[in-house]
Amino acid sequence: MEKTDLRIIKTNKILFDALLTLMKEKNFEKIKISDICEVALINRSTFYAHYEDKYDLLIALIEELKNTFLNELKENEYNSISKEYFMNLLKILIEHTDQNRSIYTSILSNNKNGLFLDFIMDVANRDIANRLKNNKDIINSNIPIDTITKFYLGGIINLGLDWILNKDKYTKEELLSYLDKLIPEKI
Amino acid sequence: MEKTDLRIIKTNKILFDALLTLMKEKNFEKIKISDICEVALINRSTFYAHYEDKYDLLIALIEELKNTFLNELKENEYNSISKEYFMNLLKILIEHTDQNRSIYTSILSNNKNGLFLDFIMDVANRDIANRLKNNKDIINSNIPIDTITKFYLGGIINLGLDWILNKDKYTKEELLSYLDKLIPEKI
DNA sequence: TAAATAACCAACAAAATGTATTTTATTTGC
DNA sequence: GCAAATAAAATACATTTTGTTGGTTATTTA
Repeated sequence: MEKTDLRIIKTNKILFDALLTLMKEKNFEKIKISDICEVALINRSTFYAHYEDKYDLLIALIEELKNTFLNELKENEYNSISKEYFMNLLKILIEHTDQNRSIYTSILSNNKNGLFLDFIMDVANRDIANRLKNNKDIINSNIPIDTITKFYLGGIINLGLDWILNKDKYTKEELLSYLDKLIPEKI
Repeated sequence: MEKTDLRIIKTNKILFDALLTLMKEKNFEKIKISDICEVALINRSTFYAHYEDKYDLLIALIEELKNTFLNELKENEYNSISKEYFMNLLKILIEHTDQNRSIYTSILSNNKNGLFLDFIMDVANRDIANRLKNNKDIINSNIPIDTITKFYLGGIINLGLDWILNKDKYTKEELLSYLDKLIPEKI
């Protein structure tokens, strides 16, 4: 893999930063490419050298967040279908979100972007649903595994969103303990 | 309340229809006001007489959907904090969604719009959360009522989304029976 | 049927996008 | 370090889209 030119990395970073800054202020819809360039202090033609439009930039930004998280996950991986494993996974996710709180706040407060929810679902389905397939309690429940996963993930994500957007409502430890109680033992 | 001019009602309706049609085809981001007018067969100046921008139109559209649903709900209302009541509420919601499937498919497939999720949450919080406040089982669980509501609502919505967007995966009766099993008795 | 008013039409200014070309500055690999 | 490569800046421009206005036509209301 060849080394990427420093200038490219740099413009990418400042474009991400600029977009995040602007999303904190206003709805994605209302952000113009020229706004982004103004904040990022780059020429507009440079923007077009990197991305087709602002949507393209947003996708790249979310993709990067996803990779960052997946890497953190890899470092902590261990195999099990127990609830203990499941809760540990959630702990890592919550920790990651907390560390990057300002970023996630920007993205979510602005429009609860569907793309972002897709990202979480994607991660979750890859790392959780697959394991549940081997869980006998779940197989015997007569409800499709996929359906069970979607149900509990929906709940988890919805609580997570609430926690991120309402900073001081409860701590991450509290969030985790609530989830522990709400998620059934058999998962 | 004075009667609204027929022409106003008409333009509103064709604007809603046009937006829904376009959202079926492409992302909201990419839709231009001139596109909407072209499909709706109205002059662009007429659009501006009604709405500030396309976002404004979307908000009005969702607001109308919400009112439609709330009216249907009113007709079926009865008071109780039992799970039976809760399931009946869900049944009405699912029925409503099924009747207006093409509309909801348009809105959701295009970008899982945050505004729309807000609408469901709004409805739910008004009609469900308030009742849960009187439920002793929940009060004794040591988890904030708000948190419990958010958790189960998240699950319900997430399954609902899946059901709407994957038309033939399962019937509404199946959806309802799955939910019945997944939602605990104490709610 | 007359008065009110919504929608149409046409024209235009301003904003924003998207592209192409040349010049300047930085990075890379030797 | 230095030369070659290349990214970013600067500039200019055509095009698209937006947003507004004033006059005309058609529909609705009462």
